[in-house]
Amino acid sequence: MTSHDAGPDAIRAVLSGDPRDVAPHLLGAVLSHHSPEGTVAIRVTEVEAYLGPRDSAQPDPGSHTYGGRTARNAPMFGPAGHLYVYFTYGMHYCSNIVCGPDGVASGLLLRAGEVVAGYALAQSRRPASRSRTDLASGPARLASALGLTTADSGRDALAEPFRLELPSAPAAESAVANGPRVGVAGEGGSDSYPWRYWLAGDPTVSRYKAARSRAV
DNA sequence: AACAAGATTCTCT
DNA sequence: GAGAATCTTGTTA
Repeated sequence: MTSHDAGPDAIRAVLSGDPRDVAPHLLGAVLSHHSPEGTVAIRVTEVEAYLGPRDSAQPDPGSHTYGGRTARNAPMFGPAGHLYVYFTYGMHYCSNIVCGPDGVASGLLLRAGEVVAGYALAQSRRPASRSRTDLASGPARLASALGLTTADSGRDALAEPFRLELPSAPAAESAVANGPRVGVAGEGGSDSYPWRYWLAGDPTVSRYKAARSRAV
């Protein structure tokens, strides 16, 4: 079976698992967004897993869902394959692919990728980008390159105007590196969850930056 | 009703 | 390597 032939149902079934298991299936996947301006497609090279609320089977202090369901994070509780997009720092959008069965909050933050189609459009959306590898080498950069905003939160990534193609086989274990999640406070030092996954050696992977402990 | 912090990026040193 | 820009969200009063 090839990813080209895998329909939405098959893809959604894969995404309905634990995000830590889904990660190797999403690394190398291509997410496309079709808009009036054109189409941009990004090959995912880095993700981070986020789990559920304090009182769930998989509590995750670093997740937006830790405090329970809210209007903002509601998509994370929904069916797999939908987008959860949030606005942060007053200027950036970040996007997740929702994972797990309907009703269970979990997802994978799209942290970085390689633009594989719509390069000119992506560049126009990110004028500050100086190189092709910088276009989507960060969660907010990736969302910007794809043209995602909170208006897209909750939408199905497996239906128009989106498209998601998984690799024909999950990334080999030897090709996937993992480490602590980026910018997540409250899971300091040795307690950090190594739930950031990336394709080892890929030039588009974001540069690691430790969480800022506290403003001076 | 008001406040502190944030799953970041960019620019300058 | 450090600081600014900017505003939504969730928490506290």
